Amino acid sequence: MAQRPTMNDVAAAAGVSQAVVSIVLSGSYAGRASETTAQRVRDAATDLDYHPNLQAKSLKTGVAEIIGLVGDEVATAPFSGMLIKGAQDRAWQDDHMLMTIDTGGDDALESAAIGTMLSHRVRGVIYTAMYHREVEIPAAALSTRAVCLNARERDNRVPSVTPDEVTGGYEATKVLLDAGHTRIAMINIHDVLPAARGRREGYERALREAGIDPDPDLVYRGEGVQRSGFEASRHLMSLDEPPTAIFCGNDRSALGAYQALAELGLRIPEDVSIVGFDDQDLLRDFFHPPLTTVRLPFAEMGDRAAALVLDADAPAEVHLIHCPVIHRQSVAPLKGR
Amino acid sequence: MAQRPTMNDVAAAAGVSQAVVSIVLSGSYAGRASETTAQRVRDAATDLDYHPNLQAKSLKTGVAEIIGLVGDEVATAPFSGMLIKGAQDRAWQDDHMLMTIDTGGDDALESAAIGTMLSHRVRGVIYTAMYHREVEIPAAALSTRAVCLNARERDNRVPSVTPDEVTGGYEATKVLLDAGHTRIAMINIHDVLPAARGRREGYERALREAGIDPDPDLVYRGEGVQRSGFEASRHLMSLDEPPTAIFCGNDRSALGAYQALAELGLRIPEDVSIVGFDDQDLLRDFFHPPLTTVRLPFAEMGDRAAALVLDADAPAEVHLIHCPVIHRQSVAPLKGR
DNA sequence: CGATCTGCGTCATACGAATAACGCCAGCGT
DNA sequence: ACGCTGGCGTTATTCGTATGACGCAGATCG
Repeated sequence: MAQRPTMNDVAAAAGVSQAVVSIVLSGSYAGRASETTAQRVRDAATDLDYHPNLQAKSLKTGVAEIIGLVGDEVATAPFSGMLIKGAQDRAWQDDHMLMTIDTGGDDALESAAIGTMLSHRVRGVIYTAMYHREVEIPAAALSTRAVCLNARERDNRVPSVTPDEVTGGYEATKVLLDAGHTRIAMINIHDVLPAARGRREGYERALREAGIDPDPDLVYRGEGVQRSGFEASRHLMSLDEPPTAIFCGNDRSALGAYQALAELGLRIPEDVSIVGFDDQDLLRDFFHPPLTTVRLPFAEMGDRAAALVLDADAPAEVHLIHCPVIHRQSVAPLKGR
Repeated sequence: MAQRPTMNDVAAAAGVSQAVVSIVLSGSYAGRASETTAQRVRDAATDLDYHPNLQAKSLKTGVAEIIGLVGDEVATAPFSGMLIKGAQDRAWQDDHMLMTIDTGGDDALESAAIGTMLSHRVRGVIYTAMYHREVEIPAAALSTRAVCLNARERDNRVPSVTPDEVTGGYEATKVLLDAGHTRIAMINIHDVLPAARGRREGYERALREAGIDPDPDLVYRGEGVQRSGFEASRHLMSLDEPPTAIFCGNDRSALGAYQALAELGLRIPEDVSIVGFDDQDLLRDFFHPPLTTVRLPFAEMGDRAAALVLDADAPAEVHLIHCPVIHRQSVAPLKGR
């Protein structure tokens, strides 16, 4: 673990000045060095196992090639990995590193984290929420490039990246409409969430476009957990005119719906069609038949957020990322048609 | 987004030299500055919203207060979050940052990642596998402090941190023995994995200590998925002398076992006691009754790995982290006793 | 043939913080 | 009155890299 070689060492080995080494290895200033010299320098660098000291580089240039990512529950949320991976891959492609901090929702830790990132002269900070919601971005983060991920910044002072819940809800409902269904229920999740509001808005829009007036009795306000999907389904199927299809606000609710329908002796999709939302990996095995659902595009979102950090000119608007419908086998044409 | 203030700005504002600012803010050299001056400096720093430039600091000191974490599947593995969180929290407590790279198993990317970390002059690198296995650490990583996490380095050139599978298997089996069971089956996972070997070793040791000769017929070699747990259980219960308790090599197998036993009309724990392994959060809801299992201590492992990076004197040995039994309700005393 | 240009390098300096070395002054002992 | 010590600051230098300014030889031009 000896001292790492520096440009001076490389320069000495190649018989040139440090400046040339810098010019050659950084790749800028094309043409300032002859090809033969350049090759000599590169060989020497390889020989010595030279790695540039990025501290020195960014001391000189003013910014580090690092993007910070601050999140509340990076560790615990099941999908956060994809959010991070998307951001990391984009950062990496653009020669940046990602520095992640999980604050666990602790405000003091959060501002400390942002402070540390500023100290590292990060290129910018991605401020991430682990479920789609509205956030207030810490003032400290505004002194660098900041982007909200899976969250909408209250005052639109910075760009935000969120899933396009509305279009997702719209397309999910459209799948059911296209299959001929007209009595389509929705089991929604906690309705204070932007996710819930957006998905419902899309649902209603699709119905109206199809000339169907949304029936409030068909919208159940659940909590996004399995049990509320279960209860909602029992309730919905006991209506005088029960739905023939259900759009579930998330996959967990859908799982509850599957159970309830099974207990009622109803088959999916023959008797009732189901569409979910989230496309949660870990639940996938539990759906028989496999659930048609809408995928939350976490990797794409992370990618976009990182790209926005690097593009200083991007406007401070909300960037919606499309949620594609994943067609599986829980939707069938309406019977008797 | 103006230029960030430097120590010189703070010095000017406080009417002192840059050196004093350094002395005061770094906290070292206690007593070199009077309390009044120190206070003046601190006030000025707060006023200007000064954040030290860590690039400059580590350029001077030689190392950055950063720990690198390289893993193959940071994003996709469900528990990796806790591994990372454990490492991050430890790093953070010791004033370090964690820089994470998910290589997706790509070797080229992996060495590039390590190269970048070396360029950042990280304090050390945590080399992480997303399931417990034996790895060969890239040569590049050896030029800095390296630690293996959830993996055992082949040649023991660096410290490794792994779960104590053997003791875990031992204690899991002991729970069943203590409940009076003597015919205890094991549904193991892929048996090339160190996890599988260790858990089985613990299982057999516990049996022998209790004076029971391990019966090979009671050990089913599955694949760690739900279906093999299902098939294993059906097979085991069809034996002439079926087991009264099953130790499942992981929770997913246990879930399969639950299903199989339910179909056979056997109750848990009254008819058959079950112990799992992993304590996977996301499966928890699916166990009725709740599963007694062994927890993989990911957060502790991450913590330890980070601590080992920071402790340059720690020996290059395997550090086993204890896997505690989580007592829930799938174990009952043997009937008819 | 002197002036200008071009290609290829070198020199010197700056980035921001840490720290060794030094300076100054008050207080104290003798 | 002299030297000494401690307390408190300052000055100057250093880390490794990037880059503006400059140098120099050979080619080109008027």
